[in-house]
Order: sequence, then C-alpha cells, then structure tokens
Amino acid sequence: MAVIKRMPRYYRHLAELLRNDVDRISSKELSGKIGFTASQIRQDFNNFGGFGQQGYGYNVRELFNETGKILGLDKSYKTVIVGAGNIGQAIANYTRFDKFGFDLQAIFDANPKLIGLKIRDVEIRDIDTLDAFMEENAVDIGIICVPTTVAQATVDRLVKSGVKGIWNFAPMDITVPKDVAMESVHLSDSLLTLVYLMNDKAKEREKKEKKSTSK
Amino acid sequence: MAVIKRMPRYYRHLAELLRNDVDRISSKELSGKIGFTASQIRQDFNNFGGFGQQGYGYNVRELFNETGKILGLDKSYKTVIVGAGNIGQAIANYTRFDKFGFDLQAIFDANPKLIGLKIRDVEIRDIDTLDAFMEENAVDIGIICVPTTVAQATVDRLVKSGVKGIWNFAPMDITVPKDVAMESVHLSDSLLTLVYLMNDKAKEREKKEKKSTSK
DNA sequence: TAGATTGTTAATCGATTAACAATC
DNA sequence: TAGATTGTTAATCGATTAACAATC
Repeated sequence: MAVIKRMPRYYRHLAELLRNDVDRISSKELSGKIGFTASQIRQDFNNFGGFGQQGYGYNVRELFNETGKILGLDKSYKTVIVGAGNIGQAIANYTRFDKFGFDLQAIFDANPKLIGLKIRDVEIRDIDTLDAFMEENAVDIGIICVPTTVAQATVDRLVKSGVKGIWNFAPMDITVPKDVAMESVHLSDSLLTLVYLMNDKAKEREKKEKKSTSK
Repeated sequence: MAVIKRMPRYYRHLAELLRNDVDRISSKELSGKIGFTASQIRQDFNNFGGFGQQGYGYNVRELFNETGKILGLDKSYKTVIVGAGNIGQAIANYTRFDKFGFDLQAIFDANPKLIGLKIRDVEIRDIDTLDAFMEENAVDIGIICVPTTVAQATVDRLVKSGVKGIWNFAPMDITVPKDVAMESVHLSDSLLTLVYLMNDKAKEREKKEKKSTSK
C-alpha cells in the first residue's frame, strides 16, 4: 500500500521528464528529482517487474508506460458525479482527468435550480433518475460530492448499481463491500494536518530562540 | 507523522460522539467505531499525555478538546486563496472551515473578469496587489489554487511575505523552507490510487472465479 | 473489594535503507 | 574489459499490536 501511494507521484515526474525530452534516467538521478531514495525507487519498480537495465538505468518512456499500466491507465473509466455543489462543480470542470481516460457521463443533484444545467456539455440530472441512469450505463466510478448526511446512502445506491470504485469527498468515513474500491479526499483532515505542522514548527522555532537567548 | 495523520479522524469521530451526547468511551468502543485498534488508540493519545482513566475510559468532551488543542484548533488562522478557478472558488465557498477558526481574508486572481467579484463577502483581488496586501495583513496560511506553471513562484511570494503554512492544490511537488509547513491535496494522485485499487480488486475477483471454475 | 480499562513495556510486523553481486 | 547501475538480499528502522501491571 505504501508503494502504490507513491506510484502516482512517479507517474507525474516521469510525465514531466518525457515532456523535457529526457529519455533515460538512473534511480539516483530520479531520487534527486522526486525525493525518494534511489534504493526505494529500485525496490518499488521491482515489485512490478524489472524495467531497468544494469549499467544504463531506466528508459523514461518505458518506465512511464509501465507505471501507467500498473495504475490502470491503459483503460478508460466512466464516471458520474453525485452532488453538484462547490466540490462537485469543481471536479466536473477539472479537465485534467479527461486526459487520464476518465469519462464523465453525468452529474446528479437534488436542487431543481441546478437540474438541466450543463457543465462542459455534461448535464446535471435529477437525483431521482440516478438508478435508472445507472441501469442503462455501465458506470465504473461514482464521485461522491453530496452532504455528509446522505453520503453513505448515496454510496450504497451506487454500489448496488454495480459501480466498482467510489471517490469520496464527503468528510466522513464511508463503508463499501470489500470488492469495491474506495478512496476519500478529506479536505478538512488535510487542512488540520497543515495546522498541526505549523504549530509544531512554531514550537521548534521557540525552542531555538530560547536556546540562543540563554547562551 | 503516522500518528498526526490519524488525529483529524479522531477529532471528527469525537465531534460526532459529542453531537450524539455520548460522554464517555473506552478505547475498545472507539476502536469499533473508528477502525483503529484499541491498542493503537491508547498509544496515540499517550503520545500527547494521558487523557483517560483506568477502569473508566475517556471523557469524550475532554478528549475532543485535547485533540483540538493538539491539532492547534484553539487558535484561529487567517488565510488567503490564490487562484479563483474551479478549486479556488470551491474552497472559498466551503463554509466548513470557518467553524474550525479559519478566516478567509482575500482571494487573488489574474483574470480581470473575476477581479472585484465577491465570494461569500470576500473580494477577489488583483494578483498584482498580493504583496501589498500581505504586508498590511498578518496572513498565516496561503492556499494555492493557481495553475501548476506558476505554483512554485506563488508559494515563494507568499513565503517571503511571512506565511507559515501552504495548502497546495496544484498537482506538483512544491518546495518550502523548512520552517514553513506544507500540505498538498493531490486530487489526481488520489484518483489514480482509486483506479489502481479497482484493478487490483478486479484481478482478485478473476482469480477467485478461475479457482471456482477449475474445481 | 472486584471489575474494568488505561498507560506502558515488550514482541511483532512491515517498510525503508544499505550493501553488493550480477550484468549490461 | 572497466564503469555504471540495476536487481535483490540482508540489516535497520519505525510503527503497530499484544500483553499485563497499575490503578481508578
């Protein structure tokens, strides 16, 4: 699990190397760029098969492609967003995901003012039509942008409709059957972590100042 | 670090217990609710001092307050958002953070169409006025919602202005001086992780099916 | 006092790093 | 062949879990 959390970061950096026309890289060079140790980089990629060559390093394009395959980016995925509030709209507008092969099929909301509107050619539909829509369309991923109170119920509905992945933005811990994948983006958890780190660093600063004053 | 990543989750669950008028809880009960082992829960809180009582458990309100203090939520924080695109707007509209004590002072953007508009009473200002604004206002946290190309430069500007925390939404690895705290929300990394997990589970399913067919 | 549950130490597990032989 | 760098094994480190004495 620790390994796979690093894969998207490899993918990002390899994409950048590719854009810069770098065509080979050693684990040591990559380490300097990405911040993981060279040893860890070699270890990581070896989990999935040896993509390097002794005395040479790694071919950037090959490593990029393999990393994409490992992540599952050789396929495309149909998605729906449930909840067209702040976050739902932001995700719907975010074009970056299209390039990865994510294909937004529909957006659902309960608010009559939003129903019928389009975000980048994708219609916002009545939440009541969700189950019917899911029956007719093979959707892979459900993106949960609804309020906390209805988040679990929405997930249950989507799972029942055959979705195989849940991307959750509701600030709560969601439960899914064990054959369904789930990833949460807990914005407030991230912000609270930041604040903790800020205070931690502030304490360190104070300590240092005390030391230098007492000397 | 592993511990502090769990603190926001404790905080969230304790807040919920409080809302439900639960006033005491044992590590074992909390374990059932939150998913960490009872042993880990006791270990975690003991890092910050013993908040429990043998034979009784933990007082929910006390534990909630202490967790808040540990996270630094006994103070309030002035923030600015730089970049009023999809994500910037979504964060600006998100009221949840206000309650934690985060106080949005201003939003900055380069787009003349956006400058002058208000999101929840907070004005979108010209990015050119950023440095001047920062000089006059003691801002604690900078929220980076600008395009990747200008993300690092924006961070550098904010850090120079005395910001002590960076909350980064740009899909790249940002560098800050070591006395500044940084937390990134990498949306695409999260989505790629989800896809990996989906494929992993699909493989497991296939294996099982093969097994049951061959039997 | 007896029962419950913490705080804390020790044991285990997993992940990271170091080392080096294999080999391009 | 010599130099470079991987793949892989072994050593280290840190985090989690188990166990239990302390104590409310």
